Amino acid sequence: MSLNAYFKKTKGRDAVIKILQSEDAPVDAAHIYEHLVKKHVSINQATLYRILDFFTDQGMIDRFEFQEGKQRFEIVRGDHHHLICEMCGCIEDIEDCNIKDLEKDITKKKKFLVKRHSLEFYGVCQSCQR
Amino acid sequence: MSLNAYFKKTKGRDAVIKILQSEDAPVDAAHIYEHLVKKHVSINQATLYRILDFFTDQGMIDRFEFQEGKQRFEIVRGDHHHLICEMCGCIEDIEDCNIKDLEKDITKKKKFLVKRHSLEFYGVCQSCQR
DNA sequence: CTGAGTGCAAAGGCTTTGCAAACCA
DNA sequence: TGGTTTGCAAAGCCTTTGCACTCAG
Repeated sequence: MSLNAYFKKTKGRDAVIKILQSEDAPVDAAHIYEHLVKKHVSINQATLYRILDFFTDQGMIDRFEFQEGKQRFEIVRGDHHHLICEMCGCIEDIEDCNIKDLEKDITKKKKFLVKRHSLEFYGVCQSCQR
Repeated sequence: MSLNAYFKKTKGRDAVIKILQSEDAPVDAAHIYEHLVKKHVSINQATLYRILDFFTDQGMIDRFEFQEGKQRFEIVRGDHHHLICEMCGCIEDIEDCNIKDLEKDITKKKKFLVKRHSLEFYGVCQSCQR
């Protein structure tokens, strides 16, 4: 791997990135796999995980864990957070939370160098409230 | 189980709660298990998980997942968050973050009823910075 | 051509389950 | 006693690994 993050194009990688680009919330490996099958892109499960690792290392996708015992992946977007419904399990992105100030505070007070943060709100989504 | 959260006392439950009370950051099941062995409290691994489920349901302990592929448990404390070092994996509690306002905003704007939130900061702890 | 990427099959880590035995109130 | 809790062993789920084969560049 050269320094400028050059990498080989393969049908698997192409398809996975396209799927992730079409999603607007983090999805799990099984979800991606189903989409691959629908698109008639046959790749092995192990390969899928390797592709996901690869893009995560490249900084192209983010990896999350929402207390479900599995990982979720999302194309890297700006600073944003998630709303997770405890009734139906749906997950929604939410933008523009100002946590940066908090990070600065922490670095100052705790001498902990904050690289990134993860903020999730658990509750009940609009349709489950009815 | 009656309504007032009454429950039976057993040596396993006692020991698990005591261990969690002595910790100041979330620990995983294996960590608790080791402590049980040290204390010569022999309980089965399956039982440990059942005890942890039980106390979580009772609202006495919190369950977290910090992108490690496993759960962590902590005695319920007030609103607080976590600093997770990506170098050594150490986890520290941090108090007094004012996310409540954000929650109100979300409920208003998104019609999402926020029950709780989870906020973790990933970075480098003080000793790993040296 | 040649290293990077893949498929296959198997194992791995963590957690859960079924069922019978043991236990607390 | 009677329902709760436990132990044991096995399975479950998600993910990772080793190795040989294939492919992109």
